[in-house]
Amino acid sequence: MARRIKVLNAASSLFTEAGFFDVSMSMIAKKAGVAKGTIYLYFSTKEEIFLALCTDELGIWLLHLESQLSTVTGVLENEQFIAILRKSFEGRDVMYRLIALMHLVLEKNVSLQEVLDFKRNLLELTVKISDRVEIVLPYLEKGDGLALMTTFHSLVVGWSQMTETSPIMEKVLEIPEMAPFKFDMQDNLFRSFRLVLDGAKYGDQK
Amino acid sequence: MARRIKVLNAASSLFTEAGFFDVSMSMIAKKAGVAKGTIYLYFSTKEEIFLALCTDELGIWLLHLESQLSTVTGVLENEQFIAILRKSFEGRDVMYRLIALMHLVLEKNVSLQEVLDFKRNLLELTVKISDRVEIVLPYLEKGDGLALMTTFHSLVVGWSQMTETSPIMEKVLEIPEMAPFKFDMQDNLFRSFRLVLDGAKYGDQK
Amino acid sequence: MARRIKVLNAASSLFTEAGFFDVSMSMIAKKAGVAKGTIYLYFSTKEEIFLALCTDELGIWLLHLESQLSTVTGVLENEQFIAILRKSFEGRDVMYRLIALMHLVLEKNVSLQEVLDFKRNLLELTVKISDRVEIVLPYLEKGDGLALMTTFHSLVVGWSQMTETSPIMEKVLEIPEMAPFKFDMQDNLFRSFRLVLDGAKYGDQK
Amino acid sequence: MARRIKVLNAASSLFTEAGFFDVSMSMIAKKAGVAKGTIYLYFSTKEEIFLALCTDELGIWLLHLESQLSTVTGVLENEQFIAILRKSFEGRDVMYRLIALMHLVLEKNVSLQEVLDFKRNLLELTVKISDRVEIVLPYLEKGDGLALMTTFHSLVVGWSQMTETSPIMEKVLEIPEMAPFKFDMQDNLFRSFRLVLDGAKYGDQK
DNA sequence: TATGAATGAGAGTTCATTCAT
DNA sequence: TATGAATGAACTCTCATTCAT
Repeated sequence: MARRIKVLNAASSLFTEAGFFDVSMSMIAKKAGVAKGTIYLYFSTKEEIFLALCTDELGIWLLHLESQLSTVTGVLENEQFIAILRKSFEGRDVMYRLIALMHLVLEKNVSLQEVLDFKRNLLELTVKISDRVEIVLPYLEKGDGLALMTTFHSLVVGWSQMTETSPIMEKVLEIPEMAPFKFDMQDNLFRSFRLVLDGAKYGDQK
Repeated sequence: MARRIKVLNAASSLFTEAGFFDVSMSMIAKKAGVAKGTIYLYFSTKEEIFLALCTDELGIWLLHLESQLSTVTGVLENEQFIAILRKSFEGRDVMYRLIALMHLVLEKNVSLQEVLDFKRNLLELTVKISDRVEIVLPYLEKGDGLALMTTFHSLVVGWSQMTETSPIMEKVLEIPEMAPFKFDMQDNLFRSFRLVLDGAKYGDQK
Repeated sequence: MARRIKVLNAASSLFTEAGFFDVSMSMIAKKAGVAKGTIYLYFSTKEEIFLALCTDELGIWLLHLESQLSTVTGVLENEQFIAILRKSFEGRDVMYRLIALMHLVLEKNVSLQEVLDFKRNLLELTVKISDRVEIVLPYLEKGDGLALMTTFHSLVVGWSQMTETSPIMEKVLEIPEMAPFKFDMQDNLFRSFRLVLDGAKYGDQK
Repeated sequence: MARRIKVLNAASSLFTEAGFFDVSMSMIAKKAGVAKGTIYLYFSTKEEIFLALCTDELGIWLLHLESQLSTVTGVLENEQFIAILRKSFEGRDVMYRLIALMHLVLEKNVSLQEVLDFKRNLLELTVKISDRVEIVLPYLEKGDGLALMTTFHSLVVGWSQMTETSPIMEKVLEIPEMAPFKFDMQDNLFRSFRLVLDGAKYGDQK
């Protein structure tokens, strides 16, 4: 397997398990089975590895979602739309974790060019999806699609952070008293999506 | 001014400007105008400082919100409820930034006891608010209040991350092409709140 | 109890348990039940506390030994002399530990005057004893008494170091293979004393 | 020269001059002409450096001594044995200083495994020597060789501590009154050895 | 006399990144 | 292309000592 891929795979599993700041280049190199210096042939900083992973994961997800929406003829009920969304999220645990960290990483030790490339790519994909969304959800007006997708994005960020677990949090959540903090990512995320969609459809907001 | 307060104030402005991981104890000491060792008389880790700030900021906000809701007689329209929320958020920029980092910090270098105390405090305040919310928004069923508050929390986390700025991001956002990423925290947050509320009120979800 | 004594007692037990470098002024203050600053009213450095303890412990021991030797009429067999020595060492565990550390401490952060006072005191006591020793051990020539006492001193230093235990060493010594390193302080010390005395008495050294 | 050797040489001269506790990793790095981080590529703690030095110095000495004893045919007078010992000690000033500190260092911040390896190595060498000693000194009974070597060891520890000098001690010893404390390491050490040997040979101890 | 909050230099250690091989 | 030894700045945290009260 190409070394670049090895590095990305190693980084992916480490970031997912241990976050961004607690993963060192040494760990990535070791897990990838390459030398530390080798990583720098493909990526110039740790942040760049992270962004590459985000680009991959988000790209794959958005492409998948778009392809699903593209097969739709006619319009969708909110329920149906959510079902498609839910399907597209299946098995995307890595993406959740990366998104939870993404905004923090984007602000440190990245060049303007890198951020720009990353954002441009993301924007392009999102716009495409948003256009499809505006078609299948007819109650949306022009431009509402992008706002909706962005709101969804913020919900993913929010819920993925709130449901991130660590050894210490797992212990805390075992205490009966803390049960109200035991959130299930998927349940909450899609319930929120649904509320937002219903709000957009039936709400009296101008 | 008491040293402890000086330290908290310094930490507050530094965390707000530069995040958690890029702020060092030395920086806090310098900004607070105290010796590095002095900080350790009051807080045993950087995380402890952060949690103390969160406890303060969230406490003040939730108490304020509750006191506002307590004056309500009868029930509220969603619009009115949002107005109260919006008011309670005014001038709470520090809280936004802290919340955006909170879940990441909670997972590193904190003792179970610290997390527990923090969460217990937060839970207590949240439950009180949720009860009031269920009263003033009559379409909510028993238990929906807490779920709603948690959804709001995840929106705050998500939007505060997405709108966090840094020198590099500010430059990126100056580029016309990037305009769609220029989110205003307040606008988006309250629009999302409103959608969720309207979804809860009018939605056909069971 | 006078504060000075409280401090010395606390320091004595801490140094005995944990050595010199791992004991902090805070620990001494806490154990003594006084404020940190109070210690500095009586001793100007940590080393001074240590030296005061050494002076006390060595003084008491040497005085006791001398008083025992003073009661002797006539001369002693080596066996008898050792018996008196052994008796004088009983219950002097604190002295062992302090002696093991003494020479290291004497070289750091002590003023010339302090060392001088300490040594002068020690010399005076040792000379007195040595004189008695030369009387009760008739095979000693003039001056051999002091040389003998000094040799004894070096044996006490050596054996007390070699038999000092710590949590890690205790674990090591539990391993059967390490049995040859399981020295008993008293046994070895007095066997060495005896060899030296017999060597001095019967040896063919000029 | 290999970095590891550079570090060991630097550490050796610093420990010899200034003891263990007053030598910092920064000092070692500076003296060795390498970066601080480089040291950690070869040694994971300061204690590990120290133990590596001890292992080297003691190993070389004991091997040398053993090789000398191995050339002996027949038995030795105490005088002859001491002469061989004296020769083996020549130029081993570093070893003296390290031994003086060894037991203190062995008790802090070392893993069980490290201590074990160190002791095992030392034991093996000592046992070999002890066997030879029992051959060349015919008045020794089975097992006395090891006891003798251990007594020698304690004398080395004791005398090396008592003759350790520091700037302050050198000043003290210049004062005429302090002349009785002006010990010469070699003189005293070998006189003590001789007394012990003579005691073992001629003594009436059972 | 007694306090203990405050100090600040310096400790050991880590790790992203470089570069000679 | 691949390596990994080397770097050194930066980190968190400690503690003997001071001094205003």
